[in-house]
Amino acid sequence: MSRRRVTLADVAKIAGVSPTTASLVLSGRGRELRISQDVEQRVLKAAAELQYRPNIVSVGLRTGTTRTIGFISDTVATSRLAGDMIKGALEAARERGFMLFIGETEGDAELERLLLQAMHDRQVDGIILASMYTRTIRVPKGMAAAPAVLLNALPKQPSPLPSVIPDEIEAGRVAAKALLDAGHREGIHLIGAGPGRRNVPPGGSVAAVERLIGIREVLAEAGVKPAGGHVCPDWQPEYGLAATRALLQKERPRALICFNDRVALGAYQALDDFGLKVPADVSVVSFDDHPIAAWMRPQLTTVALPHYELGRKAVDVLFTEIGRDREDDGGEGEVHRVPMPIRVRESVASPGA
Amino acid sequence: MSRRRVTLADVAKIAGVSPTTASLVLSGRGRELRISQDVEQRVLKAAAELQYRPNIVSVGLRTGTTRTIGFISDTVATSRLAGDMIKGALEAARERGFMLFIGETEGDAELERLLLQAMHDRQVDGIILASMYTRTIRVPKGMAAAPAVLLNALPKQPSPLPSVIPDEIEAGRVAAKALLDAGHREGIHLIGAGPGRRNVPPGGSVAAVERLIGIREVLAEAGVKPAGGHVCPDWQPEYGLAATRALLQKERPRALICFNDRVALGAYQALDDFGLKVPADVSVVSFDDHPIAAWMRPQLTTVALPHYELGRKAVDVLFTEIGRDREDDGGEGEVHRVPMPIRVRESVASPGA
DNA sequence: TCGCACTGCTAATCCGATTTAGCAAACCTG
DNA sequence: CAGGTTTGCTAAATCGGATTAGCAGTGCGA
Repeated sequence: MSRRRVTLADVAKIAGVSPTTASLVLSGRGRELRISQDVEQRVLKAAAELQYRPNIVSVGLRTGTTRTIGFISDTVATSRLAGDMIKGALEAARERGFMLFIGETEGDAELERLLLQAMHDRQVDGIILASMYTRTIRVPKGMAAAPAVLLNALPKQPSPLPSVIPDEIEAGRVAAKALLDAGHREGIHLIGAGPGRRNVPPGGSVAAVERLIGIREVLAEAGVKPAGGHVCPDWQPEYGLAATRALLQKERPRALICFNDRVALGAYQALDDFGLKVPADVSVVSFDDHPIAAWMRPQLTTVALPHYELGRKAVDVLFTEIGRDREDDGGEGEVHRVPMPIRVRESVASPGA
Repeated sequence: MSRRRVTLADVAKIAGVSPTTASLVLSGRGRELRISQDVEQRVLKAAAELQYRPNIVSVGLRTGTTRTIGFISDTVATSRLAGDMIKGALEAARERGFMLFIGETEGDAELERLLLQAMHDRQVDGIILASMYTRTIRVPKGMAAAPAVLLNALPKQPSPLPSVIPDEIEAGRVAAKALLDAGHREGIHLIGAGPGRRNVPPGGSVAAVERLIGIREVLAEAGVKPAGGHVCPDWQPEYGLAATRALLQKERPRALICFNDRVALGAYQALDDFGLKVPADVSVVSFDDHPIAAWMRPQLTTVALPHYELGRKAVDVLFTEIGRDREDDGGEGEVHRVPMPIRVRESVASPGA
């Protein structure tokens, strides 16, 4: 709690030059502005000796850029899922010398407004507005003041903001393909949504709609018709359990595509209740790669939500956005889709086995 | 991306006063400096109309205070555990109008140094250095530059920094008491550490040592001797499984105190393998309240790590620290212990049942 | 009526950088 | 050798507030 920070003036004094010259040298513009080698060396040496570091607050005031970005998430920014997203963003930001402000709105629009203000008051260079599950959101007014990106969310109304979301359609394709590749052609049931395009849970979950599109597409291409589909009002274990039980009372499926891992947990239990083995009797493939997927026995094959990559990508996109508005300012609300990788574990086998 | 921010000068102009006056009024010092009611109202009105908000970067430059604190954690700041800690810190900070910078060192001392620098470059008002599991840490040099608090960590060498840690000793007492209260007196086994004071896993985990102290204290007071103890090299399910299996081959315990929930998970499996029911045959109490504790069947009674409260407390302590060093600067490295509440679920019953 | 205290406000300075405008010396050129 | 260019560097303004010093105007006592 003692020694005053070293300032540019200190460096200049030691080097025997003006602060202007020191600034020029240290910002790398010395060469272009014809500062002599000798002076340049003196300044560099002085800066190194004093361990000079520019005060970013000061730079921020003068230049308006604080090398800082704000990360606001709607709900618990700090669940395991969100954590990985933040981690990705954190690392991508750090690689560019940026720091992250974190904020949580808890779904409260007023809080969201306050956080946006607080961040703008601190002159952030850009803002990432994240949702914990993929969905459409109303873009708050305060967003226009700085470059911004929607993460895991699409704008409800048309907006110039770019979005970064998981590629759920491709995920649907991958899940379906995993079963086809294992040799499944019949008795493929959907748990959580489907079989029709419009059989999705209420609430406008993007995941339901898009996963279904991908699944249907691949099955259709292979000439396979899903044997059935079961919408769950919410993707929780108890609904997965109930839906699968109901199914098992009528027929014996060969494979289940569960719409997320919690539903799959319920399905596992139902299968167990009916004495069916995974994957020998019934293959199961799912989505999300929730931590429980690796805890389940047999371990669940699932198409992962790439939270870490989503976070990284959001920062990447934000930087192009920051770069952009110095030149033209024509954002077009592009949507960036991040691939969802499948985690092959133990829950899929060929139907013959 | 358009309208310039409203500045104090704008407000002053509209109100027809000097920026000085406007500043005085808005910082609440108008009264004491004899600004007339009339002028005060004009300034307030103008500020409200223009929706004026002070630029914190500017204030930071002049006053040195940025209403910002840095939160650095050693490992994955973004695991579920860390998440709650951050959430607690976030909310406590927000309540005072502060924002949080987040940083992750991943155990890398060099990265830690860089993060500290980056935060000091941004003039944070204070720093929270957090560990993901309770342990002693070497306090980095860069800490002296601003008020700081250790969270979930104790300084390895004597240090003036205050610490905030969970009250593991009391947790040990509470766990033991839970069994005593249920009527257990015999066949109480410790899985993970013990029974002797020095039977702890390598690595210097604070939790092992302190939980053991609390457990032994309460049992001793009740005149009860633990029937046995089993050190696990690491508190993972497989070791809990192995230790419990080994135990069951020799004798039949009536109650287990597992040193964390993952160990308990392994113990559950071993008990199941031997056909023993929880809690009818064997009661189990554990520590951490890891998310799996609520997933396990029967649900696990466990003494919770209060991550959220730890985060809040760290911010509280940091603020007294920030307040302190304006006056005297005598920090004394106090240790603040946060209570660990027991989550009573289904895994403890009376031995008679 | 002069001098002093008080009231009510403002000019000027500062924080630590960046950036613009410009100056003195050396160097050409005709 | 006067006049223009180039070289190499610096003074001063700026960002948006907080803070210090101080300045008019009024009231009042002597």
